[in-house]
Amino acid sequence: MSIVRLLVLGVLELKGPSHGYALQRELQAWNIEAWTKVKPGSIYHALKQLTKENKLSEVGTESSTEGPGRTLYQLTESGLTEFKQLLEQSFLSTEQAELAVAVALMQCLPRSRVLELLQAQVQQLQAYQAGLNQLQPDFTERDSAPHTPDLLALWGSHLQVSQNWTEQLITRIQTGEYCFVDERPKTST
Amino acid sequence: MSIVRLLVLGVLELKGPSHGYALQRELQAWNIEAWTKVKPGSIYHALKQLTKENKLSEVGTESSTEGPGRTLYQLTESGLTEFKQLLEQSFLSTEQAELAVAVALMQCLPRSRVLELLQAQVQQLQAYQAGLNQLQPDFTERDSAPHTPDLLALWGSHLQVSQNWTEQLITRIQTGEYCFVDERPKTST
DNA sequence: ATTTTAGTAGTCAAGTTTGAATACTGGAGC
DNA sequence: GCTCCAGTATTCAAACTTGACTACTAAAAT
Repeated sequence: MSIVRLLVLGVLELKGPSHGYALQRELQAWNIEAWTKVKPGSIYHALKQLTKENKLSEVGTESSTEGPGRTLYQLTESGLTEFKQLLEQSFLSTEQAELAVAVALMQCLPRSRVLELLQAQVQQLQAYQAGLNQLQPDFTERDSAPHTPDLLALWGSHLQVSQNWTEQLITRIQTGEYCFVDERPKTST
Repeated sequence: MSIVRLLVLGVLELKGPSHGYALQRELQAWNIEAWTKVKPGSIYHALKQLTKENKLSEVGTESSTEGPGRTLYQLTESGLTEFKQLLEQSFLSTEQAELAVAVALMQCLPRSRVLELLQAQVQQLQAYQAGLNQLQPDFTERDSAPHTPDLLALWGSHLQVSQNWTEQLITRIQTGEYCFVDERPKTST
């Protein structure tokens, strides 16, 4: 499940029709390179591929005042469905980067759904850590596999960090912080 | 820099000539899936690619008593050079998985070199964290980028965990734990 | 006796990532 | 006026990953 796919769909959902370079800029502004690498080529590939699958449609090739012409893309109906699916999946991913991206885009789901997904993620993290602890005894001899107890300890610490952070995030969401898609449907007047 | 390349070269260095499936089994025994995913296809691709680059050579197709025939591969001179280079690089990588693999294979370098590389890694981690802290002020408003302060905090914690673990590893190496390639050159009698 | 299942060993097409290259514009320096 | 540089916007080949599939053997289940 390519993380770039999710990011491209997510930015298009948040920002509306955009071209490849605009997506790059936006993701740079999010400081995305801190937790995952996103090269220009991957973005353009995702745009082409998603278009081929009718998840996106081209909206003309506007020529701006500066630089060469650029192609705008926008989400289609099925693209929006795909986005929601990928986003839900990412909340349950065991990969740090995917969870981070899911949280970055969480405003696209209703508050209650995000809470459910994050709670499920915490449970997964706990199960995963329990699994690691079960594994430790098998590796107490430092023979066959290289340094596995030390590496398992490192991995366990990372999981613990993720769990603590996610639990704190859940608390903040429960106490009304952040803004979600289903809230304030009528902002005017 | 594919992590699979490094793993394939590393296992061949540690275990001598092996076939694809043996590499899979070995990595499974290391519990590699805990911190990175390695699919069979990637291993076979790496074997083919490295052979094309003369980093490996095929050593006949032995047909074992059980199952179909299998192709043995062994490291060449230039493959060993490649391995050492990739290994040194990985010690300095900003990616968790790469650092973990580097440590798993650290016995292939001399103790003093491993210490140098790990100390450099710690300095990098410190610099990286300093960079993150500088970034925080720019994002105190929750407008443009989604939830960046929270995500930066998560990332920072992960970096801190890595740093602590690496520092403890350095201490253990300094106090004589683990065994390295340059030690006990004469083990017999 | 025969079907199922589990383990061994590997291939392949489709999708994805990477790094380098291209092409065009506007402004800074000479 | 001309060259060089930085920013804008994208393409492409080569390498890599993924998931599903093939094929063969041995032992367990029916």
